[in-house]
Amino acid sequence: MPEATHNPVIPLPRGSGIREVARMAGVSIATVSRVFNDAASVNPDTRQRVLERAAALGYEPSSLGRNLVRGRSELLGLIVPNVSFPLYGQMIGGIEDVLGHRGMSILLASSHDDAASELKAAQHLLRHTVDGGIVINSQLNVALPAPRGMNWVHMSPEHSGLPCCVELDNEAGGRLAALELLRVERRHLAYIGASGRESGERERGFAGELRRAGLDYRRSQGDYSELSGTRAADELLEELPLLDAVFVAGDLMAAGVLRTLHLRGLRVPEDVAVIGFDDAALASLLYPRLTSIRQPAYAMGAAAAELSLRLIGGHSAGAVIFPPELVRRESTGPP
Amino acid sequence: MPEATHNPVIPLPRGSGIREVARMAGVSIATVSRVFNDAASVNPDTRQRVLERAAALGYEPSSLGRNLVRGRSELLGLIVPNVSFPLYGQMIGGIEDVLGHRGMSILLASSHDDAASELKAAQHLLRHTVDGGIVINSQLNVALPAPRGMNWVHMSPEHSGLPCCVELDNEAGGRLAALELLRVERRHLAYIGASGRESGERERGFAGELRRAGLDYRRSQGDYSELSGTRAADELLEELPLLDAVFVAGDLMAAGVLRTLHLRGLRVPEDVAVIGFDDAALASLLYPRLTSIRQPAYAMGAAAAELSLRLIGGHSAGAVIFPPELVRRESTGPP
DNA sequence: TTGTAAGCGTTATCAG
DNA sequence: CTGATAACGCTTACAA
Repeated sequence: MPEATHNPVIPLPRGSGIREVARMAGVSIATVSRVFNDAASVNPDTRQRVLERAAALGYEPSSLGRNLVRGRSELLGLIVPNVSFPLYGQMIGGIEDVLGHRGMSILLASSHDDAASELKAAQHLLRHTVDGGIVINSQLNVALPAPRGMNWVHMSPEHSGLPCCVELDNEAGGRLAALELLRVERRHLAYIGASGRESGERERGFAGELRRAGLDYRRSQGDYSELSGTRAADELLEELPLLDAVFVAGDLMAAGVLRTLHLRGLRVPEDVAVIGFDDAALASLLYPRLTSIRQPAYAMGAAAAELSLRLIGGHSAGAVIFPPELVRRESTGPP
Repeated sequence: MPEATHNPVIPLPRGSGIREVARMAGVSIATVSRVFNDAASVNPDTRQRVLERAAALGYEPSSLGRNLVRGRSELLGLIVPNVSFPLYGQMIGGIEDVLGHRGMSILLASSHDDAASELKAAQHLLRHTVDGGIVINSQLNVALPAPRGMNWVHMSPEHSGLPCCVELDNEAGGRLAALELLRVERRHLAYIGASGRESGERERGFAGELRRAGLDYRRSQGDYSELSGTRAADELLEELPLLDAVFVAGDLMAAGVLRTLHLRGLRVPEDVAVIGFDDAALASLLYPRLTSIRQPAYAMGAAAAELSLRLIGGHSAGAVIFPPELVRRESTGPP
């Protein structure tokens, strides 16, 4: 594993600093500082002169010095398994928008869904003295290091119950799926899940609602990949030729299910209704357009950022649980 | 527009610093510093003692102090239109992996494809004294501010010709598409483009290769959205009922084209062959699986990061142009 | 091999 | 309203 190699330390040219501006404007550095912070308590003329000189020199106060003395970095560390996963992208978008309004920025690090990398990423962020942090889908079962009273907000299904976390009510999602399939009057149902707590909770909700309706269901298991979806569907159709509805724990797997059904000449939703989970961008592009249980990723990201800001501000903050939402499309059709 | 509001500045608790470690280990702070940097020229026993005390105190050197004195931040600023766009996610992945090996991190900012936000983002990053920067799809036609000899690397089709940029050879992509459609012996071809230079270059390559084969083609225009793809396809089929091949400037639009063809009862690829562009994750999930011109986003991100590192290291660096690649799938079928 | 001390760019306190 | 000046946490000549 290639260790962080230190480039030969060629210091970058330094820009003109507060001193130079002060000298050019004929004031003390304290005054310049006040101009760029306080707003109040500085003579309009002086302020004007300072701003002019600063602009002429291309001066911008450096956060380095400021952060050093203030003991804050205005940085929020973000650990994400993999930036290219669309749902994570949406979460990051939510985080960023909230942070941007408060003048804070995101320091990004990837964990690649691996505990060791995650820990390394956390330490890296900590060295940059981030004011707070958010971890998406943490793989660690121990708490992340958090010196200086720093706080981590978790966005991971496996970590519900942690002091501060943002999560989806997966069980409610399962219930929504069941209700939709009952609405379109299906009787021979199946669930395609995956390993992990998330899938288990979705199934619990699904099963509960079916039980209330006096129905049973088959189950099969995949790994959230498209391929596993095709296989699970094949498997289910062997066991249960009358199958007329499938609830799938992820949209990618659902894409596989649609493919299998199509290849076998089964029509969706006429013969088999299908519901996915997450409502990724993909869902509305498949044929037929996929009904899905929406996970409000952007809003969840925004909530996590708010939580983190509260913690940074010294307030307390608890867990936030988001309700999922049914997005009805062609794959479950009209009743 | 909500301006960056300053939270009440409650300084975060400071962790134990280098002094405390020095005191506990009975050495000077210089020695502690050497332990965490130099490796060489420090007595093994001393080193051991220092490391022990540091670990006990949970000490990690803060980059703030180090960066201040070294004149480097080990931060690279990244301006991206929108994190949730899958292709950008892949680019970020490439950037991050290269940077991670050199101990540098990404400071993230979004431009939302808007010139004003982009400029703001750049200034924000600059205040954090980033050592270098990468801009994906810049909307600015003037150069971004770059004090202290800082450098921006561009990843934007509109900016080819800029001193440092990474881009795709779009024209070659168009040629690949034409050759593939000729390979499967199509004669009634069409191009669905969009506004912007990118699309124009793709079309130029496409047209050139067709001309060599003595063929002409129809053209229609969309905006990269799925909906515009469905419309463009409808339009083309009205004008040219014999249509047997379409090259589409983006995978999302191609998804729309597939939908239209399907709804009209046309088979892909038997009746009409379709080629998309980008090879987004979506391409292999559509039905039928979409042949596409692959844009190596991860590698392009990695290249941009390398470029930026060279510039930071004081070396020069020019443009890097990536060749696209045909990814053959079901939508163009076997010959 | 180790210590001393001078900064790095900024803010904050305290006088004036 | 403004100016000195002491931090902030760390690196790095230079001396010992």
